Amino acid sequence: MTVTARETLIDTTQALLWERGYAATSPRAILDRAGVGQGSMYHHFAGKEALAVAAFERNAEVVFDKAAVVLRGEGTAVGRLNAYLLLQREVLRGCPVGRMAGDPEVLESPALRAVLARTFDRIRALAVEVVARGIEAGELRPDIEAAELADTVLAVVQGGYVLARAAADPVPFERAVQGAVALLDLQRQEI
Amino acid sequence: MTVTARETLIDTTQALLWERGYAATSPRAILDRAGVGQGSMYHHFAGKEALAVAAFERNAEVVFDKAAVVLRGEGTAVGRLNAYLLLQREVLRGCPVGRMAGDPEVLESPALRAVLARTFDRIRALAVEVVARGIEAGELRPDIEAAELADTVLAVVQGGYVLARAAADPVPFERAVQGAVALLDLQRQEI
DNA sequence: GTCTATACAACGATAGAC
DNA sequence: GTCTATCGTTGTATAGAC
Repeated sequence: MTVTARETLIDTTQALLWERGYAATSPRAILDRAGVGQGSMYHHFAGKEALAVAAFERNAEVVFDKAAVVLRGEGTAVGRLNAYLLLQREVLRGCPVGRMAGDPEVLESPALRAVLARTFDRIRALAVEVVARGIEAGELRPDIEAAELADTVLAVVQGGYVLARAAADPVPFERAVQGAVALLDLQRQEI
Repeated sequence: MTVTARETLIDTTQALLWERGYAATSPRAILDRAGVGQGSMYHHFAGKEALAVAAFERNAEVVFDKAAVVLRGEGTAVGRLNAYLLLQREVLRGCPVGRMAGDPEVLESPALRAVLARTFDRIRALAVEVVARGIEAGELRPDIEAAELADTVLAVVQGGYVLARAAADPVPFERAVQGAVALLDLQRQEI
């Protein structure tokens, strides 16, 4: 076979973790969709949790990379934060990383928890850097904590997902993001 | 008995929905904690879902009422939005309403979904009213959409929960809220 | 490495005695 | 109204053939 069963299992689990979260994703569901026998899964992975960790790490890497492209990109601090806020997202599918924070079984699994916490830490670090540089450069008003503004931006995105999924409508997400863009605009000062 | 089994079941389910969400809350867990037999539950409710709807409605009412007190309260628009942002919350327990939006089984249940969507709609309506009045009164800059700013504020709170739970630390929530307060301050204009 | 067959517990729901 | 006993299904994991 061109693609190994191991890879197929991880790919399938990535999709199911995104769609359904961890607790609601059964090995049975993974195997059925992957078209792979149960033995293969337990040959390659210790169990559901180990497979989920491998898949979640890949989902997290994709999310981080997309954030990194815009947050490390060219432009002003506000321009980069806006680019992050306005990234194209499949709003109603939810954030593949953020959605895991609502799953009690994820929080109870040290391995899954670690991926979750680390991913937000890494994105936050990028955002803090953007804000701190913006303040240094005199682009942003110095009367705000870089870490606070960074977390506000991250929270708007994550909360936007929550509001949109609750409403089964992407509009609340878009409004939340547009409101944040408008607020950030006032945070700028003449250079 | 002073308290009926029906009430005990709803109380217990309220707590478990908040702690674990819907999918991860089994009838067995409810009955064990409530100290009630299985027959009582199926006598008073059609099943797990019907009991969860009754319990979720109560949790939602509590959340709405707390928001309504500050959003309908005295003070300026920014003062009321700040009061909402700074409401005392059990951050690591999560929002009893917002946490349900991450549960796939909740989104698949029309009855539970309806409670979820309606609760955010009601809180949003209060926040929009606050912002719209603030703009009318000349307290807030007129160059922002009321609905956008309202959803931004709601999203900061909901996203703050996500960040805090992911980190197992309330600090990201507090930072996100403080950043939002700082941003709102710039939205004010002299009256 | 991959498969099928099976084990055993927990799930949500029902039956029927009291 | 409340209880215990039981049902059928699904969950995760293991056994063992190929």
